[in-house]
Amino acid sequence: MPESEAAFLARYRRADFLGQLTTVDTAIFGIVDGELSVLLVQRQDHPSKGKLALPGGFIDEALDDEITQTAHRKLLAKTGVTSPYLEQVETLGNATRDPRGWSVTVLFFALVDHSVSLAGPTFEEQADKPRWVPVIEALRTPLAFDHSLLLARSLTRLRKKTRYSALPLRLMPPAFTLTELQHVFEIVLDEPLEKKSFRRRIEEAGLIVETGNMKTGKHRPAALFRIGELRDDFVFPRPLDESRVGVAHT
Amino acid sequence: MPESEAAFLARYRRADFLGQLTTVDTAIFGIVDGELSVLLVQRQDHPSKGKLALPGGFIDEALDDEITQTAHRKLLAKTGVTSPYLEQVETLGNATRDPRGWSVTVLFFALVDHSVSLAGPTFEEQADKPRWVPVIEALRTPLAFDHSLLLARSLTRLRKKTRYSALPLRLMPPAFTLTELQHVFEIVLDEPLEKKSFRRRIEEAGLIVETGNMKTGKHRPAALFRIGELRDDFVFPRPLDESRVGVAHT
DNA sequence: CTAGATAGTGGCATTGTGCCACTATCTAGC
DNA sequence: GCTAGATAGTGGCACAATGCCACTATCTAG
Repeated sequence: MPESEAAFLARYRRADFLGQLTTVDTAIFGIVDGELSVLLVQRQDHPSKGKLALPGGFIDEALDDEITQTAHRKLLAKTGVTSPYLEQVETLGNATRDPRGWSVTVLFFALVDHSVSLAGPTFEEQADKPRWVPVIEALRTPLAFDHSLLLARSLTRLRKKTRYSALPLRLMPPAFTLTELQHVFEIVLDEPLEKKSFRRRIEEAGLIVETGNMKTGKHRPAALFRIGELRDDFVFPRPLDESRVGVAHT
Repeated sequence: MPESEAAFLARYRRADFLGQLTTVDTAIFGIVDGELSVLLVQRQDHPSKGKLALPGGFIDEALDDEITQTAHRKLLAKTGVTSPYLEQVETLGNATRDPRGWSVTVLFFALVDHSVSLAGPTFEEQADKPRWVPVIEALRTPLAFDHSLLLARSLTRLRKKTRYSALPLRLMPPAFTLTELQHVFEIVLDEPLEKKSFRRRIEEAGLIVETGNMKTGKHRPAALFRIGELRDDFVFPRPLDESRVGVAHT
């Protein structure tokens, strides 16, 4: 008589089966002083002790019901941000990325409004105090493990989606002008955009709402907007033109 | 004096750290008798014994250098296809998806030319003989674990990419007509496409090459094409129109 | 030779972005 | 008050790729 599933599970001893080391790492992006920046921590322990790394860590089965929760938990601990935009990028697993052996990491990226991050009450107590590093700089710094690759992949994803979605909205503070929003898109893409096209596109999409207030300063006041109803799966009907810089196409 | 990384690794005992059960599952799509179908296996062991499942399994650290290799290995064993199109979809991890405990699965999908699959020499010997199941049917069948969800996610990804890329080309046999190719796109999207627009789009993209041969039959002969140089990151300049069927947009 | 069927094309409409000049409205400084 | 300078915001046409649909082309069957 074949064994039932219940009987199978009763005699199943999990410790008999060694799984891979599985971590969650997150590239947290924000705009700091007009630069696209990423939050990095300095590793306090071996391996890669002392090197800068993307914040991350092991799944805690007691705390995390779901893998995205691991990312949220780590992110809250580092930044104090409770509900950022969080997106899974990809999973890398191989024999060489961690000297301790075959390991798997699930990579996420997060977009936060930098101005409200780092506000977590427990933040100052942390040993591996996170710092914002401009991505240009982070990309040429050798990071811990394969985190340089993870960062590059996250950035690629962010840039690609910025061409056809409104993702960078998640980097904005509660109120902003269209010019400021355009600047953020330009910072992310690292390329200038055309004003009229940009404004038309954003406004016709109905993603943002006028607050009624104006931002005043030395020049003509600008209308302030806030984010309206944002669907994660919103896409523009057409992507922004590829800039053909350095792209061969026979 | 602080410990060196070498010393740390020397005393590091991997078995002291239990990782999550990490599996790789693949939704293998092909066109069978004019229907989009997925290759499923019947589970031979607990848990979910007897249920249909996506082919997959544990990473074998001795065989797999890299996680994609696990997917390739499993796929080869089931179909005999050595170099299919294989794409990572996402990673799901939670406490409930496997009754044995917290588990993680890395989901891939593959596209194969059905006509050359199932040709593997070792295929007939396998106990969990794979079968092609039309996706419509597979979607309403309760699959093992959370594989119904995995299948749905894979299908969503395939359909979305079909709107702006030429992915379904990977489902085609070595030679095919434009009409046949259009049919495959229509089967994937489950919606009719306009002939002229489709042909113009495909031909101007330069993705396929005329073989010089014609497919003859009862009617006017049709030019036969083969796949040319296919870049995985090719995208059309604009996506196909969303069909607004059932889509509310205020 | 014709009907029927599928292959393949011509050509205009539609839509959203690119482009760029132009107008609008503020402050600072005289 | 007036003007220069700067940034905000718009008008309007060009352009490119897809949507649409009618039309032509070429085969087989009988």
